[in-house]
Amino acid sequence: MREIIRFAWGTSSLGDFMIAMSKKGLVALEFNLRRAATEEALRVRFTEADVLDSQTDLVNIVELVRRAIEDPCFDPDLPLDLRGTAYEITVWKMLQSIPAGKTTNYGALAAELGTRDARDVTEAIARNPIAVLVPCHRVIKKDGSISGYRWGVKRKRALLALEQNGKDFRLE
DNA sequence: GAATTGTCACCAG
DNA sequence: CTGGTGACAATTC
Repeated sequence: MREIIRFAWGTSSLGDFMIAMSKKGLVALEFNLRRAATEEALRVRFTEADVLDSQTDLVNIVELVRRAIEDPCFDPDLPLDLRGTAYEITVWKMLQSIPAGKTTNYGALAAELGTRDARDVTEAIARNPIAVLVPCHRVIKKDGSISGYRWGVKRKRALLALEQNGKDFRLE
């Protein structure tokens, strides 16, 4: 029985994005300018599945995701269908527990995992298929600089600025 | 900023 | 087991 993957496009202040869902939950959230290439990547990633354009079926999800991108405090509460090695999934779950407006660094995450090398953490984060909802943008280097981001360093800066100028966090 | 080097857990084969 | 591989980190210019 072939699996069904449905996808749809949305727009945000950070650019167009594509979401993809399996039966279980979100499998991808990608920013990309070139839609054809992104859709192709999805088909390659799920060669065993039927990949369908379901723009109309997913409008509600698209809207939830769009709000989550625009407003870091908004929790779309969507199920995520994480696919990866056990290690990657562990890392992604840790990322999700980072509060909005806060940042950490690769070394700290590594320490929490009980490993010594920051780079394995980095690699797992880099494989994160779901932008923003798995907040890989909240992880920066130890000296505070931004090194890389799968969807562009510019986008990472924008996200961080958005969260840190954050509307409703005052306190302190 | 950019280049340079040490280092090591992870994963695929 | 072996080897390639880094969205690192610390150092240097």
